Amino acid sequence: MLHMLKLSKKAEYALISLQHIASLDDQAPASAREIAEHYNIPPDILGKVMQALTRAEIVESIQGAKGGYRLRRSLADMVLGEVLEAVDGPVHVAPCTGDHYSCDQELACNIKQPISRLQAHLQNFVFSLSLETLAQCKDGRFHLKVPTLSEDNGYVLFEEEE
Amino acid sequence: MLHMLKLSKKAEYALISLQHIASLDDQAPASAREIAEHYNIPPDILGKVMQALTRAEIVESIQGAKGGYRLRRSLADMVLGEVLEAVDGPVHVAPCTGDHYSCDQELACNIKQPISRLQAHLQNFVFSLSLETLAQCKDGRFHLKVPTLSEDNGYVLFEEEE
DNA sequence: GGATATAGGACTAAAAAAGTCGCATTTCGG
DNA sequence: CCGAAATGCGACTTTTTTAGTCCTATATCC
Repeated sequence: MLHMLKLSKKAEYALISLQHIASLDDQAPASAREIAEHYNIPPDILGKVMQALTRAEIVESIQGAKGGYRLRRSLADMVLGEVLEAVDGPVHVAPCTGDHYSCDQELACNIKQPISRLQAHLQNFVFSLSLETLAQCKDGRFHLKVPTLSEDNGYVLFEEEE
Repeated sequence: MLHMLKLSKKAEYALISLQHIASLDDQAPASAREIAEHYNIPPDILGKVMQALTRAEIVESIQGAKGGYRLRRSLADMVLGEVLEAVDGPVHVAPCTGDHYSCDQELACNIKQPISRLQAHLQNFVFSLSLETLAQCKDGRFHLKVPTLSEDNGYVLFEEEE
């Protein structure tokens, strides 16, 4: 399986949990343990994932007995990118698209700029896609709109206006 | 660095090599050794990468002394997805989007369909993007066209026609 | 005060990616 | 024909990353 485009387990757990919490009409917060049991997720790991989501201000945590997690915003106001960054760190296609990079190909590299554009495109994608939109895919009749801008249905370039 | 969206070294090497070969006006094939030296890539690894590209019928190999590799098609007729698959195997967002999967969350999973759609979208992307289009990003004035279909510049859903 | 939570550091285990080695085969050129 | 230079490829090791475990501290409810 190709690792580019692959979700980490932590990312999966985060998406499952957020979806789960959103589906509760409950006022009571959902505990990591109850989510972990429901979806057969290792409880310790899920704890860490929820803590990461808390630090990223995606959920709020209530400590102590009867504690747990609540969403801080609706799924419509959460984008895939922030969830991925919260649990796995910054999103980069290649090290050279980050700030402090070093790469053996750096000097002669002939693909740096294209890679940067790819990075920008994918970053734009994950930071534009709300979890609500993503969740609506579930009934199978909806698709993510794909840009079909040229006749052959491929991606195209456009020139920047100056 | 987030691994979703991250290119493997092998994928980078493949893209560098294809770009390099395409830039030669030479009739003579380019050897793995000379590419490896030019871009500071471990020669053994590059050999494997080129062999994978050969098996995928993206390049043709010429054996023996003065041998090497030539493109079988122009960059315009090569898409990112086939290069990624050639060197890293099938592209999947999560195991459950493949044929033979097993996952501990399978029974209760609440994100399977959304993940499948995400998979389909990204797969469509990488299999629509030609290396030529990607390469044209290099002068910094061109961008990959991003679908801006709703006012807030986000991705949207559309309903399937039946 | 005890049960049940979150918070989080330190650690181990497992899996995947990256790189190395060795050898067979092909072909060019002297 | 022989040697140099190339691809082809299996087996292996190393390194890095991901995944998971363990332990302890702290907060809150009853």
